[in-house]
Amino acid sequence: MKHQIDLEKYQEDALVPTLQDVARQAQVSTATVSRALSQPDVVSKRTLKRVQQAVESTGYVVNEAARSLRKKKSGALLVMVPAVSSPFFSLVMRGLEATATQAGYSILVANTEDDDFKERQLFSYVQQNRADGVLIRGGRPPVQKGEVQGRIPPIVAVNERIEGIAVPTVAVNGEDAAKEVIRYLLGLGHRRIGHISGPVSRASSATDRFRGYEAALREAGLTSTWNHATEYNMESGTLAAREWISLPERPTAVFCSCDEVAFGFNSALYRSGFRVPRDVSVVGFDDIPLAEFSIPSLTTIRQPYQEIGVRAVKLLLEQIQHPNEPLDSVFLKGELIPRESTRRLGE
Amino acid sequence: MKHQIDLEKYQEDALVPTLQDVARQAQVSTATVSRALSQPDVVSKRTLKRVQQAVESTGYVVNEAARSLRKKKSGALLVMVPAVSSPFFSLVMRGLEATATQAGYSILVANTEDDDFKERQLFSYVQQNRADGVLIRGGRPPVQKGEVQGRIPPIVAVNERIEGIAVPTVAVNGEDAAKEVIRYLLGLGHRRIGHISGPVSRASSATDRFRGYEAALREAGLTSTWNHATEYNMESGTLAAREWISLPERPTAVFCSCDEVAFGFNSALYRSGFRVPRDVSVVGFDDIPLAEFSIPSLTTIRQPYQEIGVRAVKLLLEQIQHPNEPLDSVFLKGELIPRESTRRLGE
DNA sequence: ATTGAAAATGTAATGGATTACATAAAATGA
DNA sequence: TCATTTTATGTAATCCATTACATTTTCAAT
Repeated sequence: MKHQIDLEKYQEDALVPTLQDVARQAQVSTATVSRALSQPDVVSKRTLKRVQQAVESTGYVVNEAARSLRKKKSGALLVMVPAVSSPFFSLVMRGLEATATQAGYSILVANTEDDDFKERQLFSYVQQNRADGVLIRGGRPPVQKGEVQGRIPPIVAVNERIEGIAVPTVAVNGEDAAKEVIRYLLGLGHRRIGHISGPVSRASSATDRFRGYEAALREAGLTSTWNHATEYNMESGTLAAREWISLPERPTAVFCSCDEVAFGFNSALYRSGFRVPRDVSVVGFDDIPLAEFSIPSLTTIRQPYQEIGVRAVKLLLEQIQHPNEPLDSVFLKGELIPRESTRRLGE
Repeated sequence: MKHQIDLEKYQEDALVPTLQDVARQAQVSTATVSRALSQPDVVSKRTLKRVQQAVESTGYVVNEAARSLRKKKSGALLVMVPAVSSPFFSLVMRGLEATATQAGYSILVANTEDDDFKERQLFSYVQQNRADGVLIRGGRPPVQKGEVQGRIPPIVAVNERIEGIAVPTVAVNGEDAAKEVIRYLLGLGHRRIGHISGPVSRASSATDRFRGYEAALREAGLTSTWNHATEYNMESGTLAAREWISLPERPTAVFCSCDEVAFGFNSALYRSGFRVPRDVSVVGFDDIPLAEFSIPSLTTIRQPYQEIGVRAVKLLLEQIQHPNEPLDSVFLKGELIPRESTRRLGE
């Protein structure tokens, strides 16, 4: 019934009620209506009630475009990711979305496709007053190169640090986590430990993990047996597997830069007749939900993705509210989750 | 250097250049500037050049809020998903994002958390002039119940049909795909075929797949051996596995409602000493990237996720441009990808 | 050179909410 | 009761781009 009416309205290009309409209905000024809605406490109870009734009866909802224009705030945050379909990042998104929504902000998503040009373009979202701040994953924001025209928007880097410019970051401490992995493998008796690293030249996370790997080995008086640098995906894992197979002295344990690489690695080994952890212990990074359900289940570092999202948004909102106070980065702790893909050497 | 300047500007709350500034600089009216930017062909080459130079020198970018207000178009599309972190949907997102961006639209993301209330709230995005249309996954939009106040926005349903209201849908034909799966299993000699279905009561995709499963069996003169209804996630797969194990006459093949369920199922079986496909053939649905790299690799239905995203956005944009012309739904074909998790019975 | 049509540009209203400032009403105090 | 705050409300400017309508310029045709 109601639905019917709405549909008709829609078809005749319904005149959406505005503040004016509410004001007329409630017999007060638009200023009063505006205040009644945004600061109810400065309005008398009597008029407040009148306004609320008028809002109700007109079906008024604020026009965000008008509000944005006037307040010079869009009420939106831009999320820039190389690939929205990354399993790990999509988990972080939940935290981002939930926190932003709770704070009354909406989330704009843009894929950078790892493309400098797009990244530059996307920053214009803020200049265009489409977004009040940017959450960026990936280490090459245009500001780094002084290429951004106009004002520099509030930014928070997620997962990856951004070098060369003071942008607060929210990420797991990858170096510490990597060390933990290596110490764990050492504790299992492994001495020849290899590492399939991520895109070290581009991603700080990959660098950090690599650094932690080397440092922990050094601590134990060892050095890297084998390192293979790749991308964060499964194909990379299979390529690395081929290389591992061809090694004269194969590492007995391999620390992968992320779970997907580990899956690709395991999968390729499996197809060549090798078994994990019988022939090699494998550790991932991220703990995406599948890690627990893969065969074998994957020993990995659990990243608190929800919290990463939450903290990143909070940091960004703080920055938006107080543009000139520099904020500290947040580095969270990753947790080692031992599962089936690793075993004590020789057992 | 430039960076320095920008920073200063920012700190003194830089006055962002407006159309007026460009007009002044180019010594033309704001109308001319506006036209030069949006319809370059109605402006003389001479003034066009002047305007372009002025834009360049002032660093002008359009204020989307002002534009939205005036045009009554936000230039954004809202994506409503139960869970942004769903591996499959995040793949669809790529197509959505790319197509929208190309058409000059941005993407707003909102999690519905499978929550009616939130869904209702989120529709207000359109009323608020934050979004021009909605891409929704999940079958219970408020319009269905006549609960939406105000105008009904352009909607396209993605992956799930919406019953009871004429909303164009973009999805794979789940019934056909399910039939293909069953025929394939029959062709491998299986006769006792079970199905782990999705949330049949809520998701049309689950219903369709279930229907196709039953229909194909009926075609072959068989009936369902075992059906277990669950959610689209891995935990559900493990629960189903327990049940499968306890069956007196276990199906020799199980068609899972999605890849994640299949992974959960396989994983639980593995831990109980069963082997896939030795003890049971397993088929998934979706073909998320991991399906190829799991152990065993998963026979599944490949959904053209990229295309789903592309088509959905195109359909939505058409709807936005021609609000009164009803559009047909698009049903794409899923493709069976045979892999290691299925085998000929008795081989 | 003159007229009419076409092309280019300008003027000013418009979209809808917010807010500085002004005024009115109510509350407080002497 | 009158003066003085305090509280509540109103007036009107403002945010910035778009566009209907008006005006001017250009050009072709006679």
